[in-house]
Amino acid sequence: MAGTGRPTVRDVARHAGVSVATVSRVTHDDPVVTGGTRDRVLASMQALGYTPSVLGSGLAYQRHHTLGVVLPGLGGPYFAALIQGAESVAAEAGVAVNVLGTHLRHDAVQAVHQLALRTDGLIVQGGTVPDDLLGAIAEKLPVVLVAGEHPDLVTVRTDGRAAARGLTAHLVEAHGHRRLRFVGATHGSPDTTARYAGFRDALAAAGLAEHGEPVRHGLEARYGAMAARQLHAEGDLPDALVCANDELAFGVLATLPGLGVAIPRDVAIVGFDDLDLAALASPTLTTVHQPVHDLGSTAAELVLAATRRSREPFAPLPPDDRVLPTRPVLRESCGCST
Amino acid sequence: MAGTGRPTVRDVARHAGVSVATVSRVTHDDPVVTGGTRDRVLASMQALGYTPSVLGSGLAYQRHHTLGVVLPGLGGPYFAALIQGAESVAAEAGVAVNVLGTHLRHDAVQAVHQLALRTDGLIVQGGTVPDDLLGAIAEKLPVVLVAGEHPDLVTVRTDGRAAARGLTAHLVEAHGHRRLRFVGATHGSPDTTARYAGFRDALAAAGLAEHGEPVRHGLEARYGAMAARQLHAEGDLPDALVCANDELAFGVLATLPGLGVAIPRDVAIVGFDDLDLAALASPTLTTVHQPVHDLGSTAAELVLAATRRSREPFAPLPPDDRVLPTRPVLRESCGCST
DNA sequence: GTCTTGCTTGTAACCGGTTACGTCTGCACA
DNA sequence: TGTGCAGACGTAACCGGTTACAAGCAAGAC
Repeated sequence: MAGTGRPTVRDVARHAGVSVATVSRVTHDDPVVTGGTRDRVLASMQALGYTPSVLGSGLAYQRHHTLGVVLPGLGGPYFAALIQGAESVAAEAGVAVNVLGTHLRHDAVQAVHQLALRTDGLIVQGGTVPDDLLGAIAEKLPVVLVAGEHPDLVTVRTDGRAAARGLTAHLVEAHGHRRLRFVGATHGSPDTTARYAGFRDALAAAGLAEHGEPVRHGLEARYGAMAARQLHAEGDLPDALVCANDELAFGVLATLPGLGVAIPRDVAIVGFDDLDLAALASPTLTTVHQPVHDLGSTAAELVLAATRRSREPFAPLPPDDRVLPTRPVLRESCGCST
Repeated sequence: MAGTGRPTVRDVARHAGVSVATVSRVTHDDPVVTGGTRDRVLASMQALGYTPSVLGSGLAYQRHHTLGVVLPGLGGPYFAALIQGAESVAAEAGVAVNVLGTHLRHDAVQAVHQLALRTDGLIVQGGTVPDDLLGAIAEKLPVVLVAGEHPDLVTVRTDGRAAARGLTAHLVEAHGHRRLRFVGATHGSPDTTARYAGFRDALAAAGLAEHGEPVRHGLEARYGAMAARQLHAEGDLPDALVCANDELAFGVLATLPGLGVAIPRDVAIVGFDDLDLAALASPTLTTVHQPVHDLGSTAAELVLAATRRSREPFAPLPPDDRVLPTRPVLRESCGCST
């Protein structure tokens, strides 16, 4: 009985005078269904307004048609681009994307477990999930780690260390800066940890010492503003600030000039990520271009490819490490082309 | 048989020597199950590592245990706060949140339809979904509109028009500004449309005309930077800029000083939303505090309450309009307490 | 005319929970 | 001892698709 709800396969089958198997075959474009029958079924679907139930097919296929993405937070253009990259691939495959921001949750570990129960695969940003939990989950379903390193997993990342080394060297060699300071968390996020390491590499190579401990607050714009205020209050401004990401750099850019510090005249600034705003702020921001969108889409492709595999007992993905290229973008904030 | 996959109710039932019904009752804390049996079942669950399948219970309950959120984009702290608000309520109810950014998708309408098929209810940001589509979806499942108006739906919003009127009046009355210009899209987003209307209200009340057309680019930080560059290039700076939101204001703040324009000395700036960064940037940003988190949590509560209702044929939610309070926050960027 | 062969279509079991209804047990009471 | 009743638990149907296998049928080979 069509009852009160949506039509089901059986309704369509009855209406078209065929069996449910045939209806199912038509929805899957199975070529064995002959022209006449096929048209009749399609007409019935149209007439009844039939759409396959996600719930029903999910059970039958043992698949959620959902991809999980675990990020520290939801704010910020970096994550927006990452999600967009993942979603563009997922949409293609008729898969929904479920995002989890762990920093928003007091019960992050529980939340990740929950997410794992309702998705077919996970994309995890480095630093959001403890390694052991990550390993345990990877036993059960495909996991790809983004912007992080792990010997037993599939990882998609950039070589942040080398890029940061190069950019820092530019400040030293091209602009003669000798007192450099790092802004941004240096642990927790493998991504920024690598950048900090590259920063130190370059200083060591030039025989310089850090001009003070890294200014550690967080990785969002507002922490850049806090860092700027702290530096200004301390009174001992370095020649250049190397920010862990562009967001922090923007926070600095929206604060220091208001406090009477000119950029790059009094202090040079560089960021990391090359967000859209980097080319528009004033001064324009020197940074490292990262293929964030591609990071997301590549990760999604790897996960989805794995979910498509046979229905046999799940086997963890063989480890793999994909390193996507970066490119330094020299603009005004470091002192170039002012 | 236990086969290769996860244990099912039948596995637990066999292991505990009871029926599947009893197992199901135990997972639901049904008090009719007696102590001894109950303990035995719990022990078996523990022993087998049983977790109910989301797929199976979803089918039986006809529920996805998922809440959909439709936003224009994913970037930006405003949406992050909104999602966080919704997620905090959803997590409580064991419901996942599925976010869709329509501006990222060329096939937004299709995507919304898809989302509606896999969620139990929808939270929709005003301006993202055409009114007729919204109405059609509301016939099928609970929908709450956030930051928008609609006579037939449940809406959760703030009175942006009144707030913008008040803030604009402050610029005119307290600081004597007479040449004011609006920055931000004035259509598409009902939210910013209302703010623009309030801006005009205040000017009209003061007998002033707008100092030029609104600078329309978009609603993200980078468009604020573009607006700043455009204004600077035009050379005819107004006394004050009223930005449609804080993000735009930050874009301006990260650009104008670098171009030699002091804030608020040369031009005053106000925003809207009171993001975290507003109190930290320099100058600190005068804005309107909005309970964005509450907007999200309230919307989620309304949707979830509706999904919990009987399994009888779905009836659209009765229209309702919830207006949450706002509060002006006067800081340095308008010229106050400099 | 019978037997293959090959193609289209149908039957029914299954995915993993949920739950209406029925059964069984034990106890109180007549 | 028989009857009624309530509480604890089991049976089996169902949610809406999918699919292995079987069945039906027509055309071609002999």
